[in-house]
Amino acid sequence: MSEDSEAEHIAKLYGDFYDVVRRIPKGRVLTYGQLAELAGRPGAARAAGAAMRCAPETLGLPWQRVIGKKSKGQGRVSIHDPIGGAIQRQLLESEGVEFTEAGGVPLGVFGWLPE
DNA sequence: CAGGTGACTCTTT
DNA sequence: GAAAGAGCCACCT
Repeated sequence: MSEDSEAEHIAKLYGDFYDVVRRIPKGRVLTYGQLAELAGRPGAARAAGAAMRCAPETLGLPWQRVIGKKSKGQGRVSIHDPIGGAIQRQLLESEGVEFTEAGGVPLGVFGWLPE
């Protein structure tokens, strides 16, 4: 059967993005722009967002480690859905990621810089 | 091929 | 700091 046919289709389209997300260490975060760049698609931050949005949970992807860039090396949960956003924040806090009072994440501390 | 959409990002008001 | 505009890429119809 092919109940995962759709998931396979998506994994095929955004495989490059998912491969990078898998390498994000626990307690670290990455911006969509950085994800796109590391995935070999510089400037495709929007596509990276689409990849996270369609990411099948069956892949066990740490999508919560991908956030949006706010300003001055600060990240911020960019999920439109308030429920999903709260879940992402909770997941990140569980990994040791701290949020500022303004709801931002200091990328200089929790941002992942691949060698 | 053209138009619409989006978990983006930057600049300007 | 919020809101609006513009630029960007990838996917779908």
